[in-house]
Amino acid sequence: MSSFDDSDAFEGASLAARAMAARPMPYLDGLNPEQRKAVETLEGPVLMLAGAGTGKTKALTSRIVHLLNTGTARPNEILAVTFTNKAAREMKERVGRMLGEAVEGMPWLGTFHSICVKLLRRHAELAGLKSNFTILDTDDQLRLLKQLVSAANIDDKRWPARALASVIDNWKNRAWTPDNVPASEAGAYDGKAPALYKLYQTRLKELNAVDFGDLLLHVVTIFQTHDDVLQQYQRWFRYILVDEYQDTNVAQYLWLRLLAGGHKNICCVGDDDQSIYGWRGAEVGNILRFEKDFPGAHVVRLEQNYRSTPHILAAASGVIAGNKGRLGKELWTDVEDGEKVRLIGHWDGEEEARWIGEEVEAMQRGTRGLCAFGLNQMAILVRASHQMRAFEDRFLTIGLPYRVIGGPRFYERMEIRDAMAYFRLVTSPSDDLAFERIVNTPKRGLGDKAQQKIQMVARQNGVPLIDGARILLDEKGLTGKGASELAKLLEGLTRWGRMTGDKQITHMELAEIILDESGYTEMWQNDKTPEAPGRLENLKELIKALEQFENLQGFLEHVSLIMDNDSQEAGEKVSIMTLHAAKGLEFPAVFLPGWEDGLFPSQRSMDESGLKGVEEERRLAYVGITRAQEVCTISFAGNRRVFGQWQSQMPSRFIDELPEAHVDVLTPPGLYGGGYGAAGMESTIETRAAEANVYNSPGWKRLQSRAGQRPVAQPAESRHSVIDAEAVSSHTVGERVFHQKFGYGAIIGIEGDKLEIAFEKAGTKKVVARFVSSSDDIPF
DNA sequence: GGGCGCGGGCTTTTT
DNA sequence: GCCCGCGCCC
Repeated sequence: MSSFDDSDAFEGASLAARAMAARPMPYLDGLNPEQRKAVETLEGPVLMLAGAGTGKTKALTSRIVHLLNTGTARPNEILAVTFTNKAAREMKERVGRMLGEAVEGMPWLGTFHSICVKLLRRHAELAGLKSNFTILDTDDQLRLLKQLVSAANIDDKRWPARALASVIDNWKNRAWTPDNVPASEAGAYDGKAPALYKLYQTRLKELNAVDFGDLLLHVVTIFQTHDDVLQQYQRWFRYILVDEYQDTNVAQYLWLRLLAGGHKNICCVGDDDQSIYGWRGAEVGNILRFEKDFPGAHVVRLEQNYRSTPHILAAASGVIAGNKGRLGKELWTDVEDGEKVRLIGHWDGEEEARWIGEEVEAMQRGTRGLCAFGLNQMAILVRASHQMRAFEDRFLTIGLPYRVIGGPRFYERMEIRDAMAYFRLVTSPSDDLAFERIVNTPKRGLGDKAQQKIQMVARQNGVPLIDGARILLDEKGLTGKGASELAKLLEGLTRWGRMTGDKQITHMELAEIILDESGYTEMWQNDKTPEAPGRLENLKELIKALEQFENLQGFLEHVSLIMDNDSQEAGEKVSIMTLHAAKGLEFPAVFLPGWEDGLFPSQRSMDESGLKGVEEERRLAYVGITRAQEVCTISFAGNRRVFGQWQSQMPSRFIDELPEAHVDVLTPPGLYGGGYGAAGMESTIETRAAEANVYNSPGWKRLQSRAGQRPVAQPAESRHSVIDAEAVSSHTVGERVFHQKFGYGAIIGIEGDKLEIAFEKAGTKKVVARFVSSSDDIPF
C-alpha cells in the first residue's frame, strides 16, 4: 500500500483553510433562498437540481467556499469532480477569486479522468501497471484493436475495429471487466468481442498503457477489491461535490458511491433535462434515483432563471414537457417580456446560411429594431458538425468573422501526435505504438514489408519493436536506404534519450532537437500544401506548452488529459459550435438552424435508441433554446444536401412542440410568388438535382424505407403546430404541382401542411406545402 | 516503397 | 462531398 505522506497533492493546503476559519461570509448575501440552502446544507447527501441559467456554478463554488470558510473542511479534503477541464478550471478560478489571495489551490478539484489518473498512478501496481503508464487516445486505441482484429483473422470489412472499440468502450463505461461481461451482452461483434476485449486488456498491460475507459475502470476495480485503499480515500475525501451529475455513467456512479459510502457527504448538481451524453454511456437514471441511493437526501431545486426572457423560457419548457420521467422543474424569471422565439423556414440549407449571415449583420448594425449585438454575443448552434460547413462557406464569402468552437483539438492534430510519439519514444523506448507511428514519418523507405520484418523479429525475441529493429539491422535483415535510415533513427533515439539526463539542455531545447534531427520539421517545411505552415505553427506552440512542465516525461504524463482547444483568439467573431459544445454557455442571440426530422432529431439517435433517443434529442433542443438570453431564432430548410445529394426535408417534430403563443413565425424571403425564379436560381438547383443520380443512391433508398416505417408521433389534433396554423394548405388532391428539385407531380394526399406527391420522375414523396407551387404559377 | 486514382461508406455528439 | 483504404503502376 502506498503512503500518502509523500504526496505533494495532500500537503500545504491546510494552512489556508485554518487561516480562513470563521471569516465573514459575504458570499451568502448574493444567493437566493434555494441557492443558500444548497450552500449551507453541508452534511449528508444533497441533490441540487439546477435548471439552465439558475446560478448552478455560483451555488457550487459558494458551497466549496463555505466548506472552507467555516473550517468544516480543508482544501485537500474536498473532492470536486467535473466533466471538462474547462469547468474545472472555471471552478478553481471562481473559488480562488471568492477566497482572495490565500488559497493554495484544491488538489482534488478536477475531471473524473484527471483525478483517476492521479489515483491510478499511486496504485498502478494493483492494476498490473507501472506508475508511468501511458494513456492512449482513440487513435492509438484503434490501431491496437486493428492489429488484434486482423491477427484473429476477422474480416474487418464486416467487423470494423471501430465497432469493436465502441463495444469495449460501452462495457468499460458500465464498469465491466472482461470477466464480468454478462452472457446476454457477449453476442456483440459476432460473439468474438469478449475474447478480443480480454486480449486487448492483456496487450494494454504489456504496453503499460491504459485507454480513457480504463482510468475509471481500473480505479473502481481497485476500490472494489482493496478495501484498505478504499477506506483511506473515504477518510481523505470528507466532502464530495459532483458537477453535471446527469452525465455520469455507471463506472463514474460506482466510483462516487464507493467513495461516498462512509460519510455520505456528497452533493450532486445536475439537471435531468440537460442530460445529453447518453450515447457515451451517461445514465440519466443516476440522477433520477439519487434519493433512493442516498436515503434522506436533501433535494434543492434551483428554478429561478437569471438568463433568458420569459418567451424563451416558455418555449424551452414547452418542448421539454414532451419528455416522460422527468424530475420536474419549471423555470421562471422576474424579467419582463422580451422577444418571442423566432421561427423561419428556408428553401434549402444554403439559403438558410445566407439568411442567417444577413441576420447576423443586421443585428450587428442594430438595424433590426433591437439594440445592436456584437459578434461575440451571437452564436450558431448546430446538431452535427457537418452542418457548420455551410455557415463557414457563406461567412467566408461575405467576410463575416467567425470562430468554430470544438473542432479538432490541439492534441489530436496529426503533427502534434507525431511529435508526441517521438517524445514518448525518447522517454520510454518500449512504447511500440509510438514506434509504429513515427518509424516511417517522415518517409524513410520503411514501408509495410520492412515494418513486418521488425514486428516479426521483435515477437520472436520477445522484445519491444525498437529492439527488434536493432536486432534486424545487426542480422543484416534489411538493406539499402531503409537500413541506413533505420540505423540513423535508432542512433538518434539513443542519443536523444541520453540527452534527457543532460542538465545543460532544457527539455524545450531537447524537443526542438528531436524534431529537427529526426527530419520531422523538415518534412513539413518541404510540404507545399496549404496546411503545412499551420502545422509548423502548431509545433512551435507545442514546444511553448512544454515550458510549464519540468521535463518531457512530466509533460507526457499530463498532456493526454488536457485535450482542450481553448485558444480563444481575441476579436469580435460570431461563434459556430455544436449543441453539445454549447452546454454551459450563454449568448444574447442564438441561432438554431437545421431543425428537420432526421437531422434534429437525428435519425441515427432514433434508430439506435428509439424513444429514449428522441427524448435525448429533445433535451438537446432544450439545451439549445436555453442558451439564448434575448433572441432565439430557430430555422429549418426544405431541402438539404445529405452525403452530397439533395434531399427533401421535413420540419422537426420539435417545431410542432413549440408553444405557439411564444413563437413569432417570420416570412422567409422569396418563398411565395416565385421569388426564386426571379432570382434566376432555379436552373442551378435543377441542374444539380438532375446531375446527381439521387434516386439510386443508397442514402436515398435508406431514407425512403425509413420514412415508411416511422410512426406518427402524436395524433394531429393534440398538437398546435405553428406551421399548421400558418399554412393551412390551399392545395387539393389531384392538383398538379411543381417542385424545384423533383419537377412536376400530382398531389395524392394532404396531411396538414405536408403533401404527398407522386412526382413524374422522382417517385412519391412527402413535401412541405410551401415548397411546391401550383403548376400554372411557374414563372417560366 | 510510394503516389495516384477509384470506390465505398459515411456524419451525431467527446473525456 | 469527403475521407479512407485498396489496388495498380512507376
